[in-house]
Amino acid sequence: MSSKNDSRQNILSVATRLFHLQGYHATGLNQILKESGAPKGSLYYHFPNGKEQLAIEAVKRMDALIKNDIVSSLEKYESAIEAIQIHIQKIAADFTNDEKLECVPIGILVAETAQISESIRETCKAAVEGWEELYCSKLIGDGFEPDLAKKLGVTINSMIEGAVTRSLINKDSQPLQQLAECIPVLLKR
Amino acid sequence: MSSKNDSRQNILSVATRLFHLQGYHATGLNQILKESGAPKGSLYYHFPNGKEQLAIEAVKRMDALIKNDIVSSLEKYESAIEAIQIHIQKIAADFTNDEKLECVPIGILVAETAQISESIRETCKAAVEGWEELYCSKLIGDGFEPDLAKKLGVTINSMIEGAVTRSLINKDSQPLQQLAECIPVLLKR
DNA sequence: GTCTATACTCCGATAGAC
DNA sequence: GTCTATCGGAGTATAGAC
Repeated sequence: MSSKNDSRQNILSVATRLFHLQGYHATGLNQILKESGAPKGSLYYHFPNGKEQLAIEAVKRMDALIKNDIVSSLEKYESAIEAIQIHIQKIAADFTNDEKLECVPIGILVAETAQISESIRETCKAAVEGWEELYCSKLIGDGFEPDLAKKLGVTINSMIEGAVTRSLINKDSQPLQQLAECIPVLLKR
Repeated sequence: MSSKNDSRQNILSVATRLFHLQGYHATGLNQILKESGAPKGSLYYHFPNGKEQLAIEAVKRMDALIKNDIVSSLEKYESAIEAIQIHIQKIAADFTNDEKLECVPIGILVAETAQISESIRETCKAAVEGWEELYCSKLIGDGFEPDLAKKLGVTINSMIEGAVTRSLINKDSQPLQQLAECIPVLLKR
């Protein structure tokens, strides 16, 4: 049972990193197998539904890690503006670190697979909605109107996703840093 | 010469639409060929560098169309806030229209191909920087500080890209609409 | 439960007839 | 210039030995 879990976890861990770095279609099962050292039969034993199941479980894994990051950033500062700004700066700092996951992969994965897998899309939707809820709650706790806070929660998440993608285009975290600098202007009342 | 152009343009037009809808890896040359009615040899005659060249020219095509949309939206209103808000509402309205292109595909294409093609990345970078410049100029023309306007130009573009991706996750333009509603709050001075 | 060998499809790309 | 036939390899998935 422990070896079963080890093997499974190992495959999933490698798959999560590769889907995040390269996207869904660019990541082949053979590459996952090669990097994890597992044989092909093992992958299909642990993930009978193949690549799609692997992607879904990878998204859930990313969700847990990212949610954790958001919570830990937001609880560090009372002011919502300050907390969100620091959160984005942290993402910028982690930008070049392959071990850290940020919210891009989710959007990219959906864009890539929207036409072939409803279940991947739904898994991603649930994850993203959870993050938005966290931003929303923080804003409400800091005195924002609930209605506006809800829209802003969605928008803040979009901003971050867009800025990470934009940083990817530049191969540089500057767009993320610029977003962080804009936050006090954007959210001031 | 006219037939040469027709065939070339036809292939490029189909490729542009498919790359936009499905991304780079999900779009096969065979699908492009099938939908355009052209034979494979014809594709390699017009685009000797194959898929990569096709993607680069498709991005340039998207760039021209999108730039045109941005200019035409922004020149309709004197107020930068109003103009940008209307622009985003237009993107939301076009969201379900396959014939209209918005800025998502650029970010997705880069994310998908970042590790395999520097030239696709550079082409996308040039395109996005042009759009940001348009937003920036509009803001400066409306009295924003040049330094802030530059950061906001980048950020506005990221917001839109993120919101289109988010709308893709929802299969619904609501996130884009919510972004549009937030614009007056976000950009007010 | 673990692993190997292999099936089958589709990919991007090329060669060469016309 | 246009089109067909085909290559070599990579893709996902499966069958079955151990």
